[in-house]
Amino acid sequence: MARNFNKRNLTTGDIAKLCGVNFRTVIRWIQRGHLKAFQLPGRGDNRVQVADFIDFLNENHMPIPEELQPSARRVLIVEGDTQSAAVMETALRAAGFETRLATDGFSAGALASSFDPNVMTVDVGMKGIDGAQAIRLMRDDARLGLAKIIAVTSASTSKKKRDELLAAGADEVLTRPLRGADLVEKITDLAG
Amino acid sequence: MARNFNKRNLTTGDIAKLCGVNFRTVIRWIQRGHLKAFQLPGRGDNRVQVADFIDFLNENHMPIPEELQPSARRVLIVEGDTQSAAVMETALRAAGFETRLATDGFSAGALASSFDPNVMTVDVGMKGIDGAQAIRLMRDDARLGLAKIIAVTSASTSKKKRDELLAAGADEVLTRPLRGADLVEKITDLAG
DNA sequence: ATCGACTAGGGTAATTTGGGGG
DNA sequence: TATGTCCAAATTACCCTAGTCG
Repeated sequence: MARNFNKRNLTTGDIAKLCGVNFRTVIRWIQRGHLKAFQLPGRGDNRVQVADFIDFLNENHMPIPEELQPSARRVLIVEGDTQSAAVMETALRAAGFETRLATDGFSAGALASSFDPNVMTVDVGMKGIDGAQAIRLMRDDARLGLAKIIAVTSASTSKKKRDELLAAGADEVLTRPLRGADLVEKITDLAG
Repeated sequence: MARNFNKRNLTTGDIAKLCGVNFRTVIRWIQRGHLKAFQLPGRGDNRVQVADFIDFLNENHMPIPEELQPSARRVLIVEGDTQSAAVMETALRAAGFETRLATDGFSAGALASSFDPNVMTVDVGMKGIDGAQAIRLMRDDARLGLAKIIAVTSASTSKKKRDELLAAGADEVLTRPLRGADLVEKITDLAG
């Protein structure tokens, strides 16, 4: 799988790989002023902000490498049970998804905004959170408009309650106990 | 356990995240004298004042992270009581602040991340949210941790509970009923 | 065909950065 | 979490050779 370049800034080596040139060439681009960079104290290692690199690519009509395109495989896990969360994260990461975990409503919102997930799973039994209400909030939040939502319920959840979740905007309702393989399958479907 | 200091000072880990380098590198910058820091008694953990960090960034022509850009006029109001919220918003807007209102934990987190407030007020009695926990989450996030935080409590709140909020990282604890003028004054102070 | 200016890439040594385990 | 230490990988400067273009 392609390497992850979702870092704050890039080294000369990173850019060399991304452009398919020798790292010395990148250093020269910087020295000639073609590529904007800043230097770390000490020896003066070069670092390039991703935005500046994109500018450079555009100015020179160079293609944007795949690795810099945002991944369409980001999953936000909102889950109160640590055990389940670990299982879910492991399974999804093994399947190539990028994941983040939120264990309360506040972090869920913060990550929904900054991580911009393609799929969210929501533990609707989590304390301090009203499942259907949370889903409605996500649906109404413009930032999350396109994310798919999977509600995760306890085994004892009634049919009526499930319909309520679907009505609130969930794309799928899963029941515990969760099996990693099922989860990966559902999410792969939803992520398209 | 709770950290009983505000993010006026940064740890090596904070700076590492802010600069996009390894935390060991930050320790070396300090040891080589590039970055000014002071040491805590005991093991000698490093702490860096925000002002010294800014100096360091300027001296080395490094970019100032978004999170540190000053523009001290955005206030996020996390408030369960609609009446109070209206009063607060009106007063603050009249005083020239830009405001956003969140009435649940999820929206609070989402706005904390996307609105990037300079000051946040938190109704710690709000249902569905653990005030002290939300404050801790803000404080522990290098990206959000520099906002000033005002906890808003009911009149009956005990001294012990208030100390807990301060320990969690609140800069100020206000007690209801709130007066608009007081709020504006406090926030103007904190926003510097 | 040769020259001159410029650019890309290789080799080496010295230094810095990053990762693992205590 | 943060630190000190050890080690491997990455990065730099310097010098060199080869290729391109007018």
